[in-house]
Amino acid sequence: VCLSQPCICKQTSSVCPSVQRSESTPLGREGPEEPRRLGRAPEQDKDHTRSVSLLEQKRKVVSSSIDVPHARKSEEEVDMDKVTAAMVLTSLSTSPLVRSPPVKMGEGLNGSWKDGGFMPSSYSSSGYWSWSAPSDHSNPSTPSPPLSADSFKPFRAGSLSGPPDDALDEQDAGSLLFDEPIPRKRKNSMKVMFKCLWKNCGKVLSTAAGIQRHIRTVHLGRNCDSECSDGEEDFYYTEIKLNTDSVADGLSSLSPVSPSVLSPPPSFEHRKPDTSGSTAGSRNESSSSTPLSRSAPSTLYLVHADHAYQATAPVNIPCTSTACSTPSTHTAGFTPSTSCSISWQSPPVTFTGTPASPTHGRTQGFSEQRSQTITVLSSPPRAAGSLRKSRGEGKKCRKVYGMENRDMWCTACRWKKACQRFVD
DNA sequence: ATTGCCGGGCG
DNA sequence: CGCCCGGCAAT
Repeated sequence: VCLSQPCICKQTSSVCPSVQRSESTPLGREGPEEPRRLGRAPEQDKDHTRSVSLLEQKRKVVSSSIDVPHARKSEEEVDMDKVTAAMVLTSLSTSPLVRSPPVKMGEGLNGSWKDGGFMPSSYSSSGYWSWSAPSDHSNPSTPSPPLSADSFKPFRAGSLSGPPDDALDEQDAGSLLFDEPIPRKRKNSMKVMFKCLWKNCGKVLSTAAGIQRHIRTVHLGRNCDSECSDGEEDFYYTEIKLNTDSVADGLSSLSPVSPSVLSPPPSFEHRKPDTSGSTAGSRNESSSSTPLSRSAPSTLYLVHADHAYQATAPVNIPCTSTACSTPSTHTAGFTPSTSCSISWQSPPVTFTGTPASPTHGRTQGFSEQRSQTITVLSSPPRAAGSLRKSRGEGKKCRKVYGMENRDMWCTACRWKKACQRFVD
């Protein structure tokens, strides 16, 4: 349902580019996707044709991590000031995000992530994700699967580029922009919804206007209509996509990437489906960065540990419930439960770790610092080392990578020892 | 039939 | 030790 403010759309679109340009970062092949901001803006369709090339080009060159918050405001009253301010803020908060990963990597292992330098990209491109071969992909019970590709995409896309709208990627984006086989399928079977991020409210509405109103009245306690809002609602809801099919399809591509990228996918959990850059995006800076930054390092660890035959489990914070506790996450205190609540909808692609298993329990494996203490007593040290250890349930290297990619397994697995990468 | 991995063996 | 693998147990 498109809202009516053509003017806004226009305005934003014109503005964004400029911003992006300024912030350009060479991210070669990145962003398979558009950061689709709002679900609307059909009118753009038209000029796309002609502007496509331009955009495309721009996109490629400009990595822009900036997500310009299009003021979703529903009134034509948008103040340029506000918009500008928002953009500035956004860019400020966001940029570090994008930037940091590379840095980290650099110190850890240089060569490996070479190209792109941008984490996310490496990931996807590496195709590591193969969610295990063709065999099964989404086990409903498992937390992992569902939307891999899609959910994933939006996430990083959001941080990469800003303004383009759906219309854009509609057909070409994917294939055109990147050579990688990655995301290919998309759209279609996808439904955009708007989810309220307010603390304990998980309201999901199908229209932006609706959600805004909901937030405005229910949470912000404002009664007036959209006119008097200052757009703050935008920060409390996020756009989510529910897609029906598409599962880890793109991911399964698993092109044998050479050893360089060997570190599998440490944890990946993105709970954040949000696509909208501005909304959650900006303030998410902290939260979103978390996954990124975290993953990077963990990867490194993996590499090392791997060798040592004892890899520390990839830091995976099961979003299930714990994850939320990520310290950094709550920013101004209004951090809606982005992570958790949404997680299920947008399958937190917990590939690697998969450890996020619903069966909790494995949780403690690594996250001592969390608050888990409680549950502990019940099952402490299994009786003296007698039983065979019951057999971990999660997928281990073998299953994940398959026999054919044995070299990607953790050493322990290769030696037929207890897997250390995917510890239960 | 598969998988995870203990127990052992070999260099 | 690092590396493999027979073989058992849990799936």
